[in-house]
Amino acid sequence: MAKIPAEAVERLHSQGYKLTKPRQAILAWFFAEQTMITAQELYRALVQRKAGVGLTSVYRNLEVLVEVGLLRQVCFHDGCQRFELVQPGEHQHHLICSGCGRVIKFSGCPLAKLERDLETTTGFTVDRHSLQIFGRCRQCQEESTLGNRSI
Amino acid sequence: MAKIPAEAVERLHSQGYKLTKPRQAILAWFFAEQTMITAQELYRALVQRKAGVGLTSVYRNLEVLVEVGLLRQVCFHDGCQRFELVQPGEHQHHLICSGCGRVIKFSGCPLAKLERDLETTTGFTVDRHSLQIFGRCRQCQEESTLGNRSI
DNA sequence: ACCTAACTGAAAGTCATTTTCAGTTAGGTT
DNA sequence: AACCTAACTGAAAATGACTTTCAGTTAGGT
Repeated sequence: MAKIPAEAVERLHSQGYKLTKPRQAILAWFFAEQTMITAQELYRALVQRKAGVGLTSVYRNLEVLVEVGLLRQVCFHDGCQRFELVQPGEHQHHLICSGCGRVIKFSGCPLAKLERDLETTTGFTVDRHSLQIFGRCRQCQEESTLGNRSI
Repeated sequence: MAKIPAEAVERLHSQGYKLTKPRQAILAWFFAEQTMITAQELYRALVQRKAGVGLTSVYRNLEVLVEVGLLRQVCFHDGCQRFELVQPGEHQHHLICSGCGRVIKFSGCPLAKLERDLETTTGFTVDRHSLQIFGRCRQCQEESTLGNRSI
């Protein structure tokens, strides 16, 4: 099984969580793949790798890993909840193709000023935001010209 | 039953949809309440109003109304799909309190430039985005100081 | 009044997610 | 190294949002 960065293990221990086999398998998957995945897809991927992890544990541990801040949950337009590694210090969003589902990450989020303004006008304390941009990648633009099916 | 604006009816007819009783009840709810709601909540609200609308029809018609552009579907951080009226010509986002669920709408979305940049750098055609900002309203900030429960 | 494609509700089905529960284990303590 | 126990596990059952099916019903054009 792949190595888990010491800071990640420390993060778990410091909040009273153990580094169990399922937890290890799940983290290993994210560190190896560096991409987004749903709970169901992750479960299937782990079964294929013979990681011996139950579906229940996948759900429970994704929740724990979000809680300790190692993962982030992103809600897609289709209602799917996907999970991804939180890259330390990095602030990223996604450009998603509604034709093929391809995801392009980008940084350079222009929302900081807006959030400051909202805090002063509304009295809220802002602590996070969710932004996804939807469109069609070049390939899917061509396909739809040819009259093909899409999501 | 409340009156439905003629443009809304026209919008349905022009796309081959009829103004049925369930459709009318659902639109009436949105025009009266001017707020967001989930499919389940809307069903319960309509039952309470004795609108005589089945759950199946609620789901089917929310889908139709989104398709013709009268409603918009917003995915919340908790995974809930909520629906709201599309205000003609208006571009709005939401500031959501994770303590009490209160929603504040705001306009003044600073994403147009970002989207243009993304189009040139990635070759995507951008056609919509989803943005929600989460925080705590003044009231819930006070409550959590007092050690109360929250979402 | 008639016609018919669009539509309806009830019931059954699907599928992601959560809960329950009887054991198991990580990892600190003696 | 054996021990302790709260954290954890997987299987099975339960939940709950949403979809499909189907036998009728209706809006609205002719």
